[in-house]
Amino acid sequence: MSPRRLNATAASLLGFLHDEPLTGWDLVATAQQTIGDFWSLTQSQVYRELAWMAEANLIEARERGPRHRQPYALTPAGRRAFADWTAREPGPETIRFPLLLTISFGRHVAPDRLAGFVRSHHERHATRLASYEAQLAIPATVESGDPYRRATLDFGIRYEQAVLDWFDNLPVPIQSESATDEE
Amino acid sequence: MSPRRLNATAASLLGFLHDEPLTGWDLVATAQQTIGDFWSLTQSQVYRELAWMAEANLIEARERGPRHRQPYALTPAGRRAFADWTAREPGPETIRFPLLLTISFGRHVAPDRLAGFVRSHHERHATRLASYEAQLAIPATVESGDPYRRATLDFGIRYEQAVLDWFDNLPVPIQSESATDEE
DNA sequence: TGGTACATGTAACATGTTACATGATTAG
DNA sequence: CTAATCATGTAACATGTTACATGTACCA
Repeated sequence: MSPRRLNATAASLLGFLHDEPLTGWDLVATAQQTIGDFWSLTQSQVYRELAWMAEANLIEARERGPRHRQPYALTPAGRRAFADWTAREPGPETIRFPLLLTISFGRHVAPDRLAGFVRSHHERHATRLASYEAQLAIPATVESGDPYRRATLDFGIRYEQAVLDWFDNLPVPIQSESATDEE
Repeated sequence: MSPRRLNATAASLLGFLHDEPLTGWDLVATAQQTIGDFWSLTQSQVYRELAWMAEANLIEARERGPRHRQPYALTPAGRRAFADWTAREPGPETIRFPLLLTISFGRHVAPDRLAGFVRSHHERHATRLASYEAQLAIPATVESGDPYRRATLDFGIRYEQAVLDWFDNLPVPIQSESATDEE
């Protein structure tokens, strides 16, 4: 069951365990907060990876805490596995953007419906951008916080800005609700 | 085996079949060219979806051609299923960006290694941007081609530009010490 | 006639998603 | 006491990835 290579999700969990032992629950929360915007993961996956990493001796279960909490600590082997992972060339990113798919087949979509989709996505991205900028406005995040966090946040801001600019420059048939003929 | 809902990948295949019957092989090529940059799919997935859609009567196998080619044609049910899909709100996009993960854990990564990763990604994105711009330079793509294709291409350009700008403004510990020279 | 590109398909497995079952603790 | 939240875990299934087996036709 063990002969599998460390994947990026598992590696991230090991990364978080460098600071202190954490439970699955904590790891889900931490991961979603810090890397969730460019590396989503679910609770289910986390427990699955933890089980596997424990079996592979990359992490070690500690004493259960209050609410049956199960903390895991990094082992020397886990530390090594993480270091090996950091040395691997990170692969290319993948984007899966359903709205672009719908736009691709735009000639088969009712114009006002398409415009509606664009509007709701616009709103979502504007909200996200605002939240990133708010985080950047907290001095602690920027000054004392590590520059790496700042860098990923900066990526998020540039990305959201690019998406919003794109929305705002979409041609009228896609963007606004000038209803015309249908297919 | 059939009670499953049409997913975005299958829906896209139906979309391509609106123009003419196509084989799995053709669909892979077409899809990778037109939507591959924001909706990747593999040959294996395509054949799997085709088999399922044929069983669900959304498509219909035609006579085999020369090299055992198996064309599929859209059925009325397939056309309806596709139309239903276009009416569904497209979900949020997901980005999975391994380099951001590595940067997140940057304090555990040797600086020159990190800078190397950034450099190779920079190159990859510069190449991609150039290819998008070349496509935009072909008048046929822009003038007579549909505006939807142009819109997705425009997204690609803005995205790549944002990524490159981000790279170029990364702080020194992450980016290479030397410079932000560029082509 | 032999290599290469075309073409279909399957197998095996990894990863991602959704839903649920169960129990512990806290707050009101 | 009861509802909400915390916490762990599993089950079932959908989707994505990689590798392979098989055969066809073209072209040098």
